Amino acid sequence: MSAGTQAGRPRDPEVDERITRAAAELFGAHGWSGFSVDAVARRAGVGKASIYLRWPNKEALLVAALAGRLSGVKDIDTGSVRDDLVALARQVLNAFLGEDGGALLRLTVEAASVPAGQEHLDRFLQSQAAAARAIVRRGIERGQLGPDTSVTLLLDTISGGALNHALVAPARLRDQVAAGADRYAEELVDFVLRSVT
Amino acid sequence: MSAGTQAGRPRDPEVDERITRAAAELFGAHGWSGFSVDAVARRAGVGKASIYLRWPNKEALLVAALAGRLSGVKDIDTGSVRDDLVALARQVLNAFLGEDGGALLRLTVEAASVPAGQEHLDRFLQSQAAAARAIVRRGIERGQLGPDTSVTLLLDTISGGALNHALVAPARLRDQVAAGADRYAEELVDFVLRSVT
Amino acid sequence: MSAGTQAGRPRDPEVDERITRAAAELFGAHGWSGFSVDAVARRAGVGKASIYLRWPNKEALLVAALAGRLSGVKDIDTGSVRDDLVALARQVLNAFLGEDGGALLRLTVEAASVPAGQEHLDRFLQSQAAAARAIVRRGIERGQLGPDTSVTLLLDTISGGALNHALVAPARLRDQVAAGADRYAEELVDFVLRSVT
Amino acid sequence: MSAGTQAGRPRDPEVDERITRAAAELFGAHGWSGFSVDAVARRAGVGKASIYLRWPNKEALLVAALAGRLSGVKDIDTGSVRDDLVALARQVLNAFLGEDGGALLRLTVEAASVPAGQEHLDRFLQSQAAAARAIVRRGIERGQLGPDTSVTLLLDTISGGALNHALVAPARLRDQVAAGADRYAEELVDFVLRSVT
DNA sequence: CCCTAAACGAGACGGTACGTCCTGTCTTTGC
DNA sequence: GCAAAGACAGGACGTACCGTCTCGTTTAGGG
Repeated sequence: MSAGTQAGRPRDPEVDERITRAAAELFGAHGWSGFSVDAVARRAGVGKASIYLRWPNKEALLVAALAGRLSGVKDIDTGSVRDDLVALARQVLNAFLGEDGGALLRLTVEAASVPAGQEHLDRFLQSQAAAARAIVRRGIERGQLGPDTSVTLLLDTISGGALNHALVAPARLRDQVAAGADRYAEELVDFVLRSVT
Repeated sequence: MSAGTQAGRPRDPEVDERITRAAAELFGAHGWSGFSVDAVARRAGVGKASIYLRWPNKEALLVAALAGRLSGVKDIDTGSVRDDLVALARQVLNAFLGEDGGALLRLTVEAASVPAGQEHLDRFLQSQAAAARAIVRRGIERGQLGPDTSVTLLLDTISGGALNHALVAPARLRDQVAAGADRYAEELVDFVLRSVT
Repeated sequence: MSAGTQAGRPRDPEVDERITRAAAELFGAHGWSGFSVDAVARRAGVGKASIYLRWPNKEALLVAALAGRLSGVKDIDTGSVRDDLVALARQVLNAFLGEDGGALLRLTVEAASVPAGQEHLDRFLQSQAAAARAIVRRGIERGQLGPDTSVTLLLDTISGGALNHALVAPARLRDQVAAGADRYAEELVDFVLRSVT
Repeated sequence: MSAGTQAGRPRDPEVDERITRAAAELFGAHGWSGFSVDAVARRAGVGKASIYLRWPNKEALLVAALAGRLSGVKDIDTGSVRDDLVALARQVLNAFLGEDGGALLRLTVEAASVPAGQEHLDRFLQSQAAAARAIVRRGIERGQLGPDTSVTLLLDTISGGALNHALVAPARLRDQVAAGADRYAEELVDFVLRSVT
C-alpha cells in the first residue's frame, strides 16, 4: 500500500453526521446517565463498530458530538463598546437558554472531568476571553473605557452574570427567561459599564 | 397500633452517614463514570438493599449525598454592605474551588436534569437569593445603597462573577486561583459597587 | 433459672400450624425455586424471626412442612388380593394425578435431595412397602398367591407402573389420563397377576 | 437481506459446550442450592449475557445442560425380546442410579413445570416409548409375543418398575442397589414376561 | 400485682444471586 | 477495507431473597 492512497472503501461522511447528531440529541434529552453508545448506534441506524472506528470511547464521542454545537463566541465590532458587550452577553445567554442549553451547560461542566473535554472547553473559554479582550482593547483605544480597565472583571461579571441568570432559571420558567434575555443583556451591560466609565 | 408508632427495626442513622460519605468520596474522586452503587456499598460496608431502601436510584443517592455537603449560603450582617457582599462572594468561590468543588459544580448542573435534584438545587439558589436580598435591603436602609438597586443584577454579577471565575480556572491552575480567591472577592465587589454608589 | 422450667411466653402452636400450611401451599404452587421464606412469612402473617426460632434454615422448614402432608399409604383388606392391589394402584394413581398431583410428585422427588427429607420420604416408602407386604402375605395365606411370590417385584411393577403412567402423562392429557385411572388400575393389576397365578 | 442468511457474528458452538459443561459440573457437585448462573459464567469463562442469549433463565439452562447428558434410550435389537427388554430396563436403572441419578430424577419432575423442559422430557419419554414399541413389534413378528400385547402395560411395568426400584433405594443403600441392578433387570423382565407368553 | 423473660409482628441489616443492559472488542456477511 | 449486525467477556443496575439483628408489643409464670 503506497502512502497517500488508502485502499478500501472510504468512510461515509454522512455516517459521522448521523452519529454526532444522535449523540447530541440523546445527551441533551437524558443527560449523561441516559447516554449509551448502544442507544446512539440504534438511533443513528449504525453499527457500533462504525462508532468505535471514529472515536476511542464514549467520552470522546460525546465531546466530538457537542463540540460542533458549542460554537466559539464570535468577535464583534460594532464601533461601540456597549453594543459589543451586549452582543457578547446575548451570545452567552442564548447558548445556555437555547435549544441545547441544558446539554451545553452539562457538557461544559462535565468536560472538566473528562480529559478529552478539557481541550474543547478551554478552546471555548479562550475564544470568549479573546473576544472580550479585543472589545476592551478597542474601547480603550477609542477612549470609551479607562486605560486600566480589568478584562477579567468585565468578563466575569458580564459573562458570569449571564451564566448565572440562565442557571438560576428553574426549568418551568426557562421560556420566560429566554424571552426576556435580550433586554436583560442590555440591563446587565449598562449596569456593569457604570463602574468603568 | 396507633399512628406515629412505626413497627419494625428503625433505620440506623449511622448507615445514612456512611453511605452518603462513601458516595461523596467516590464521586469526588472518579466522577460520574466511576461512580457505581456497588462500589459505594462496598466502601460503606453496607448491603445494596440498605441503599435502595433510602433512595430509589443512583441519581437520587448522589444528589442526597452531595446535597448534605452543599450547605446553603449563610446570611451575614457585618454592618457594611461591602463586607457582606465580600463574604457572599467568598462563600461562592470557596464552594466551587474547595475540596469537593468539582463534584459540587457537576452536581449543581446535573441536578437540573434529575427530578429529585431540582429541589436541592432550588433550595441552594433560594438561600443565595435570600441572603443577597437581605444584604441589599439593609444596605438601602443604612443609605449605603440607592433605593432602587436591583437585587437581581447585584446577585448575578457577584455570584455569577465568582462562579465564572472558578469555572474558568483550568484544573492545573486551580490551586493558584483558590489561593487568590479572598483577594479576588474584594476586587469583584468593589468593582460592582462602583455602579451603585 | 431452674432447669425444666422455662421462663417467658410459651410458643404459640397455632403459629407452627400457620407457617407449615403456608409453606406447603407455596411449595406446591411454585416448586422449590418459587419457595421463599419471606413469602412464607408474608402468607402466614408471621415475622421471619418466628420461623427461624423453630427451624434453622429453609430446607428444615420445608421438610417439616411437608412431612405432615405426605400421608402414608393405607393398608386395605378386601379379602381379595386382586382388589387389594387395585386399591393400592388407585391410591398411587390418584395421589399423583389428583388435584395436587404435581406438588406431591415434586415434593416426593425433591425430598430425596434434601438430607433431612430422606427420613420422611423413607417413612412414606416404608408404609407403601408394608402395605404391599401385608397384602401379599394374606394372599399367600389364602392360597391366592404362590408361596414364593416376590413382594419387591409386585410392588415395583404395580406401584412403579402406576407412577410411570402418571409421570408420562403430558400436562395437556392429564385430565384424560386421570379419568381413565380407575380402569387402568384394574388392567395393570390383572396384567401383573397373570405372572403369579 | 435474503431470508436464510443471518447478519452478524454467528454464535460460537464452543461457548454452548463450555456453558453446559460448567453447569452440569456445578449442579452435580453442589446441587441446586449451589448452582448459580454467576458461578457458571465464571467457571465457563463466559459473560452472563452469553448465557442469557441462549436460555431465558436458570431453570432452562439447567434443563438444557442435563438434557444433553440425558441420552435418549437407544433402541436395541438382539434378536430376543427378553434380552431387548433387559437392556431397556438396565438403561432406565442406570440412568437413575448413576452418578447424576438424583439430579436427573429431580430434573425430570421439575421439567414438567419449566416450559423449556417439557420439550426435552417429552423427547426422552418418546424415545423410550418408541424403543419399547419397536421391541414389542419385532417380538410379535417373531412370534415371541402374543399379537395383542399391550405396549403401554409392558412399558409401564418394566420402565416404571425400574424407576420405582431406583427411587425406593435409600441414599445409603444406593451403591448396593446399583451393584445388583443388572441382575434385578433380568428378574423384572422375566417376571413381567410371564404374563404375556 | 408487678416484674422478668421469652415469643411475637415488623422490618432494617450485610450479603449474594437474579435477569437486564451497557462497554469496548471481535467476527461474520455484504458492498 | 468500510458498513451493519450482532456475539463475546466483563461488570453495573435495581430487585428479591437469606439468615441475623433490633425494635416495640404481648403473654405468660414467679415473686
